[in-house]
Amino acid sequence: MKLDEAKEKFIQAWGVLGTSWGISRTMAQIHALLLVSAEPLSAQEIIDTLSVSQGSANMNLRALIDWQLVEKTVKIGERKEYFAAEKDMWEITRRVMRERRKRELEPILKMLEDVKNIEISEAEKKELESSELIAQKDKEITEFKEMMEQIDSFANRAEKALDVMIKASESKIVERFLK
Amino acid sequence: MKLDEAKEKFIQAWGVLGTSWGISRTMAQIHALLLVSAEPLSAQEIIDTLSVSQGSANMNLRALIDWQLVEKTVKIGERKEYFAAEKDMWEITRRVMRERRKRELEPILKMLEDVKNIEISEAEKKELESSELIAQKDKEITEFKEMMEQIDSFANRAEKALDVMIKASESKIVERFLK
DNA sequence: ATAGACTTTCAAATGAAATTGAAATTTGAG
DNA sequence: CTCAAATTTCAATTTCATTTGAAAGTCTAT
Repeated sequence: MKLDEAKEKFIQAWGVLGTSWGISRTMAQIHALLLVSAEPLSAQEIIDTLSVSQGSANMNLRALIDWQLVEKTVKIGERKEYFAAEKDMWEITRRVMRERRKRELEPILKMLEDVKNIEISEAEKKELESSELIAQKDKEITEFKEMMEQIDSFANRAEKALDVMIKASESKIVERFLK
Repeated sequence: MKLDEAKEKFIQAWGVLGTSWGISRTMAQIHALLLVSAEPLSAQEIIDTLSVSQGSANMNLRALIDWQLVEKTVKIGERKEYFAAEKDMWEITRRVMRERRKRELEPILKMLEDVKNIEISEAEKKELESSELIAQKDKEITEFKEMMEQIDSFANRAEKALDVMIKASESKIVERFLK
């Protein structure tokens, strides 16, 4: 296999993978292209290599910068901006983990807080009429709350565990151990 | 907040979350509905509650069963099938982890194997003409291979780590510790 | 100050993936 | 065995996130 073929293949594969990681195809492809480029690339080079529009290149580059997976650099005496990917897989993973925690775990926790405030109103009790039905409803509510409690406790533990993992992998000692 | 409101809210939220986890909205909503149902539900009940079509209910239920997040049950003397969700968050997480490892990690490893077989052919060397250019290309190839090597090593470690986590969380001792 | 190179924005187009619904098939109770 | 209920299939449709491209906005070298 030739180098360019291999790069092409890698970019395509990374693009497909990205989609199952909540990263759009183009965003992942741009990231892949920058990963296998020795030098930072200009927006135009990315546009030409991947055949995407200016708009898409711009949007996705900004998203990558937002995720801290890509950095803008400048060459002195040039107006053009160049883009380079973070190339350390541990660093990449930490940043993806951080970003996803922020986007996914935090909304769960927020929603659970809301949803745990349930009760039977007096009006409802009247509607149910029999104390047997009220007891039944109470049981349902308890079960629902237990489920929410379980998820909440789980999400909180996951959040803490992620924190520990991120912090640990940042430590020089652990890093040496892992690599 | 009333119970039904809370359930509704939970189902909606779980549906949104699902999409950022590579699970379709409806699939996640069905899963959520089953999570907060005390009793197994029939396909028809799911169709009515979530206002989805038979086809979609069927497809998504089968996907959930495939992920081992939902089980079919039968009531004796009834033709109808009933569906119940696995309700233990640890078990749910393990099954999602297994499924995603299979779908995401394994393809990376496969792709990397392919892509690591690069070389300069004699024909290419002739084209490049100067030995300086050949050396340059060699350097590029080495860098590319190093990047692939890094990802490969990382993915393999991740696979092993996942294995350990899944197996560990299955152990009764660790489970007691975590819960 | 301004020309032109580069970047950003956003409404509309696109396309991949999910959903629908009607028809075909399967199932098990009577 | 029969047949209606339940399930599955799949082509057509819809949905929704992403991409496009043209226009507007910025910047800096001269």
